[in-house]
Amino acid sequence: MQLSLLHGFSTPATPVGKSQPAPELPIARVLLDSPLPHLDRPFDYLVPADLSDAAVPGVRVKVRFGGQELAGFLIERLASTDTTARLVNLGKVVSAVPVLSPEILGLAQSVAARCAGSVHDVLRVAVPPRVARVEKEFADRVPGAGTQDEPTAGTAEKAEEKNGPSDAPPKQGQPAGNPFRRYAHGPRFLSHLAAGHSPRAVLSSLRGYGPDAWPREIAAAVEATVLSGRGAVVVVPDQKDLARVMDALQDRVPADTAVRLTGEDGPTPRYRSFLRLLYGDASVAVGTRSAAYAPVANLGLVCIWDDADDLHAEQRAPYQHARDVLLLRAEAAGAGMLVASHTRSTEAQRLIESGWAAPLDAERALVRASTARVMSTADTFNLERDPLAARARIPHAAWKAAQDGLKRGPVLVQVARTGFSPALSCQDCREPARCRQCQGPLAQAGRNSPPACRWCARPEPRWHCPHCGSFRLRASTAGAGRTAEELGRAFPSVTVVSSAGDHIRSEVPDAPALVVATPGAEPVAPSGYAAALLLDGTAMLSRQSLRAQEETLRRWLTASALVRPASEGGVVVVTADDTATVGHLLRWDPAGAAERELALRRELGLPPAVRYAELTGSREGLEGFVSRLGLPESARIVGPAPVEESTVHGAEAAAQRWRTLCFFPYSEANVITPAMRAAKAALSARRTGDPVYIRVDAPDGL
DNA sequence: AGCACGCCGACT
DNA sequence: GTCGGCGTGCTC
Repeated sequence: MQLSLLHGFSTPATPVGKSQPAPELPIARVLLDSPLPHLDRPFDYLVPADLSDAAVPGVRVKVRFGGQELAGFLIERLASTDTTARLVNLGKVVSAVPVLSPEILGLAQSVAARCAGSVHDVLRVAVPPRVARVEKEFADRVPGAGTQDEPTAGTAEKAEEKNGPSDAPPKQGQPAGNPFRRYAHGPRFLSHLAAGHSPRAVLSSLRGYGPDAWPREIAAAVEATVLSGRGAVVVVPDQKDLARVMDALQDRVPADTAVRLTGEDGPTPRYRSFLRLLYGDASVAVGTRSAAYAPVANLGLVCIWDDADDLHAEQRAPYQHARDVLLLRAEAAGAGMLVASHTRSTEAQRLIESGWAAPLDAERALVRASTARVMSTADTFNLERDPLAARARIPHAAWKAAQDGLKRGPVLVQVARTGFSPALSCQDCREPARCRQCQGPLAQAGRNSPPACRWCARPEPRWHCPHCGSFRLRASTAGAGRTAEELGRAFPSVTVVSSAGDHIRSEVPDAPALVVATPGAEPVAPSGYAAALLLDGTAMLSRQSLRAQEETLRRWLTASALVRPASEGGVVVVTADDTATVGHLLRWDPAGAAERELALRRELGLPPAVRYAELTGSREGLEGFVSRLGLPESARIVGPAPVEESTVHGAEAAAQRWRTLCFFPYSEANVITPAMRAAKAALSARRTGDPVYIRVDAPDGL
């Protein structure tokens, strides 16, 4: 009650009725900061004369809407409005900084349309929260007036002073020449960029460590772009990769040209980097997925590292993928694009086959010379002949490779991610639960799936403990940890390093050590690993996912790229039974794997040969929703089918959720996804409960 | 989330 | 005949 009283007094009788509208362009078009889908469109307001100068497109504003004061972005000034509604005055301009450029607004709108989501949800990711103190550092500056066009040495110096001295360490080591020389058409890609053109390419990177590592390749492409007087955006999956790219850029572009842009740095540094780009003090943005929207003017190149990494997909609606955001941005801005990875995603393969991007691949001979020797071994082994191997619970060939490798340097052991398939042990005596057939560790793929062997995949539904006779299993948290422990026992005098989950190591010394890591958490050894053991292949391959093979090959190639080439004794041992995927690793053939995979998807009418949307909600809700869409003949509806409650959206887990899949050709997408968006807005306006959640092109949905 | 407008029941 | 219940729908 007191609150409402206070509120009543704090908003004095508005003098707006009396104030004159601005003489020029008196209408302001505003995007509201509201999560409601049916409000996700511009609303017009009257600009009072005293706000006219500050009310420029892109600024944050406050407006009265319905009952309350809402934040929003002013996106346009207009001479007249086409609404019949009685216009209300713009409340206030929150900050003079035009944080939402027309380019990024357009991008957010395209992304929202593509994902059948709201512009608001995209903008929440694209424009970082305001930090007023940081804005003061840029007082009296004009956006975009930074370095290139005008001689603004004075202001630049001032900014330098305020930001403190550059903490860039002096250049060390020598830039490794042109890292693109190893790829057919690679040098031409760089020279086109440097000449101000906008080539598009998919690069199959060969090396993950040392002077020829992929961060140097990305840095070279950025350098070429900067030489042409243009800016660049680089998106990487995580902090570890971000640090590596920033490091590689130090040798390639002038100090302070590039900024880190990631939410994990916290609001203040993030907003400062954002403003440095906006004001033109920096022209290269490197960051995690939200950096795809970085306000880099005069964009020459967008670049994504390892686009198949699931970290590139936004976790919240509309679940947009950094690769797709960058594709839309490159198209709209006329920028070049570089999709680089040790593997090749089926999406990247599609870009190549459609002629949109060119492949940059090394010649076979060079591939063989640059990569490790890969051996495969069946996922089972003979316990009796192999007591030591049994103790480490790894096949003999792998054990042997580790033993040899440890004489020459660190040895990487890749194990399945914890939680992805948690190992099981006896609830009562805590002994690890083992397969009766091969003694492999038992694991559960999901909460309700029966235990199965992680090596031979044999299900063990009626397990009982051979030690104490108990029938009760417990999920143990130790994936990498346990393996590290076991390996430590098998190699008693060797240092064991573990890198997974919350204790990720980015680097290990060149000294002999066993480095146990989960996929994506592999530390880099400066001179490469002497050997790598890729365990748990069968578990990864038997995952219930359309992408199991693609994803497994990606993890294998990424780990193998950290191993020295065969000529320097580098060895990779993979334990799995799948012949096709193992074959692509043995031949180091990501292109062939992607070709094969995309051909298969095309045959089956599955993504990414087609696009698709995943609709979840109540059964009735879905039926009504789909019937309202007016789908063309070419769209294929599958379901609805009940879904497991593994990913609960709301608190009420009681209601059974259903899922409908809708597959449609690329050519119809620009009709179908906006229709879905409109249907969701209509549904939300009527407030009939029963929401339908839309997820377009989810990488892990099938 | 609030506020208007709208169509039914109780009261002046 | 008018005041007011709160039940749908819109909010520049």
